[in-house]
Amino acid sequence: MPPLPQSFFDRPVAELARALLGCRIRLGSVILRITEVEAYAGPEDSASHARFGSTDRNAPMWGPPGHAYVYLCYGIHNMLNITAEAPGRAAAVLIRACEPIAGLEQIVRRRGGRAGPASLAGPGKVGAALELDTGWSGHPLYESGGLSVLAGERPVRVLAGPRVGIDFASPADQARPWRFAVADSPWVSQRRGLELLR
DNA sequence: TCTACGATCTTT
DNA sequence: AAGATCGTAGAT
Repeated sequence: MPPLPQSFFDRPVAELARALLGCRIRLGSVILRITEVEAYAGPEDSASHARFGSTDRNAPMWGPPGHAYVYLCYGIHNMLNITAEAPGRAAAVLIRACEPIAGLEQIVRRRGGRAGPASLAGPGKVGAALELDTGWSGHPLYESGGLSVLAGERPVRVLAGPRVGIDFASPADQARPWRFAVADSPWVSQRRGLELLR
């Protein structure tokens, strides 16, 4: 199955976030189904890494859509984002949780022998399952080979709610319902604050 | 250079 | 409830 075309990623970031639910991430023999995401916009979004403008770290957010933006969080966790919108407009979708489709043995090995929903619910765990590091930042996801994003089954029902871990942002941006998850999936990091999207 | 602090996870 | 752990951003 070929990766999704770059045009798939060229749309408003919250819209792309929802569209990514159900899609697949492939790296080598590991395939994951995306079950939970968060949208982060440009400088106008006080929760976004883009809030201080363009830097070496967040440069992929300003680049073309459909590229990886990987950064290290708390000195430990490699977080995977997918860039959205046209070049010049900073935006990215954080992948917060996935369901394993293939390569479960490798995932379990990387996570120290553990399996089950908890092993892929949480953005740091997604990075660990794929063995990502910041060297992947900027990588195009619409080309075969390496890290890529494939089409998948769209979820029937979607949950939405405020983003997690952004206490530093303005109240309005904290309230923005830009976190989305596949309803009825056990592969979600936190159900708290999520409500069914109409 | 120097300092403060994370879009987290695990353990207590 | 708190520690791990280190790159990045902003200040000096």
